[in-house]
Amino acid sequence: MISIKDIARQLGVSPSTVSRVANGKKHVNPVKREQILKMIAETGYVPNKAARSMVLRRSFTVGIVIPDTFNMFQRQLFSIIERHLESFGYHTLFFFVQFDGASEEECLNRVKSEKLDGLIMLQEIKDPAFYDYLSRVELPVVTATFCAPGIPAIHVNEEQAAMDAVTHLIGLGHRKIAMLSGSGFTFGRQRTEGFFQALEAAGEERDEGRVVFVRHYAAEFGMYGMRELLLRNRDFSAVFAATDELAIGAIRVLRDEGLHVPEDISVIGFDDIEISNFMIPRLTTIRQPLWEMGEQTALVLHRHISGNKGGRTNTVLPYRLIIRESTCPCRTRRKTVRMPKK
Amino acid sequence: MISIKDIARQLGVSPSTVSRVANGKKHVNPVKREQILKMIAETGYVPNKAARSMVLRRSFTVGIVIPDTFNMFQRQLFSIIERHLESFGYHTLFFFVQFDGASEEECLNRVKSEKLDGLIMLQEIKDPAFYDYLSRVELPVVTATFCAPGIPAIHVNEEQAAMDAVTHLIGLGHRKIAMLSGSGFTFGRQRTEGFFQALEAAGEERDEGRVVFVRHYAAEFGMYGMRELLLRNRDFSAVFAATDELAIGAIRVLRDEGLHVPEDISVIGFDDIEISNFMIPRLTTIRQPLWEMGEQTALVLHRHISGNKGGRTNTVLPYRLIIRESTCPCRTRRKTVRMPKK
DNA sequence: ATGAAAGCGCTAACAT
DNA sequence: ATGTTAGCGCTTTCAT
Repeated sequence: MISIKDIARQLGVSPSTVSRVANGKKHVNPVKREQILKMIAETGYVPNKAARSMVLRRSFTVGIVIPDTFNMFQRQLFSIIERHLESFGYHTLFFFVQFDGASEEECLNRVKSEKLDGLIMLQEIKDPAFYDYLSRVELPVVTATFCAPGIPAIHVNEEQAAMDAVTHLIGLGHRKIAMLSGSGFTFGRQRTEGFFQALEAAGEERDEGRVVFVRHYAAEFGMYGMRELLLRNRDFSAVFAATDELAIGAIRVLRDEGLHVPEDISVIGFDDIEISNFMIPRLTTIRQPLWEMGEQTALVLHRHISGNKGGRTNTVLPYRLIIRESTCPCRTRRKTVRMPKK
Repeated sequence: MISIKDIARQLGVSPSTVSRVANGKKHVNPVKREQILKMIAETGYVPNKAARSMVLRRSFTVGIVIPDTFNMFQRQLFSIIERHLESFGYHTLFFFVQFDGASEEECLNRVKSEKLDGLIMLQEIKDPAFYDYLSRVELPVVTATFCAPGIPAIHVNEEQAAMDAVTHLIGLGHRKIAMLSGSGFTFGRQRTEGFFQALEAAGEERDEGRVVFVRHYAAEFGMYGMRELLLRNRDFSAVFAATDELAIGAIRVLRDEGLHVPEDISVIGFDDIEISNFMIPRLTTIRQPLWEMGEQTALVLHRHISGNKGGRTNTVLPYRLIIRESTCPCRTRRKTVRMPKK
């Protein structure tokens, strides 16, 4: 492979000069600059990343910690982040992590060996050693979709958003509302909390029996959860699902049971993933500002890396209730889940 | 950051010895080995990737060329590939590329600067210079979901699969079948070709007017395409969509027009993406062996990188027709249509 | 078995 | 403005 020395030799200049040109530095004779630029173009020279990386002591890559079982929202988000990062000149490295300690430890080791320029976390890690390391080496970090102490975060007000979702249902006359939630992420807890808050604000009693927790936030688990809910009792007219995927699974089961959405049961999701607007019925949901979140995440990290320590603060982005077709006014008088219309 | 020298100094040995231990080489005193291993564990030493990379002249990373507008199948596939690659000890680098030449050229430049160990292509590139470079530097490459001359490929028999899909429709009694296809990928052409083949085999005339080509394979474009089809005429009882996402968009439009799937119009997709089994109705489709494709792609590349030049051949994996709920026997009692054989 | 020494390709002082 | 020099952290001959 052609190196900086080759260029230098061919033109009878020193490697430093070539380096200066390649990096757009000042203090180089315009004539020589042109020659060198020309030579670079001709030979197709491109700098060796590893070498630069070593001497500059940075890798030009940022890591993304992402759950092993990422849901569709996380998938879309990461994809947007990746694009922005790339536009800033960074590479991205994945760090898939599961919920167990072993996985977290392995992740930490990988992070150590990479000399990352920065780290983005889409997944919460429990191991304190992880955060210790991060702050010890002063690695720029930002979290997205959740908060961690001392680390700038990009997120929406999850609890408030969940409250709005449930309040929408309440506004439609629903009182008996069930919830499909998941475990393992803070947002699951927050959304569940918002659910209870909204209900309590409407004068309903807090009833833990109304929510079922499943292991992952995927459609398949929405099916499991919905079946469980149906098994417990059928005394509800609406369901709040902690993610759109869960909602999609839930609607699937409802339909299989001969129940219609929204006529018999209203369903509301959370995230507004791409597919939600194509479902039958189109899903009513809370939209997280996907694009903006991705952009901000990359931007805030980039600022940190570039030494702008200023913005050590959280960025709370606005969400939006998107009313589509999966929710409608409550029709039941007293007993819920009756005959489908006609 | 702690380096190999630090370890060496603390133990009064030479860096070489530490290196030998770190890399599990022979010829080192068992006692010393233990000491060194212990020290490594204690200090949390991890080798500097950039330095290794420079001296070893390889990056331990493989690139993935993927379309800028990847569809859900490609997304899932890449995710699986990434996982396998990681298990082989590689990093992955994205190379998003659009359809224009400028984008391809930029991609080539990035590829050059990375000293990649290997490259996986999920997207076709037209620029011959790209392939020239690849073969000149003897970079191990494998393509997935399409073929390129001289490069091992992992794929299904697209045309045959499309034929099977359409033949399924024909077996159900459908004769007037429309197709929703896309441009920009070979698989689009192949699936379209399979569509015509099946029709011709059933004695139907080749009618280009039956297929509409949209720009991307996403659900949104399925909507555009379906609307276009409906505008042309409504003389069809079934639709073959080149991807599940296209099918999902098509079903959406059909429903909006008051048409029922499959009662009024049967729809069949291609890929069997995750969500297809949750749609209402559940989508009949052709399943590509996602997991196996990802695994094989990573494996074949790894073998190449490891010097196993043996398998320079294509791997054709089996697909499967998955009959679900979006297709049913043709009900229109018009001219050519007969009852399906039971 | 082990250490000394020579780079890998590049950048950044430090001269000039 | 430009060249010289000294590494960055690691692996690998080549001696010993």
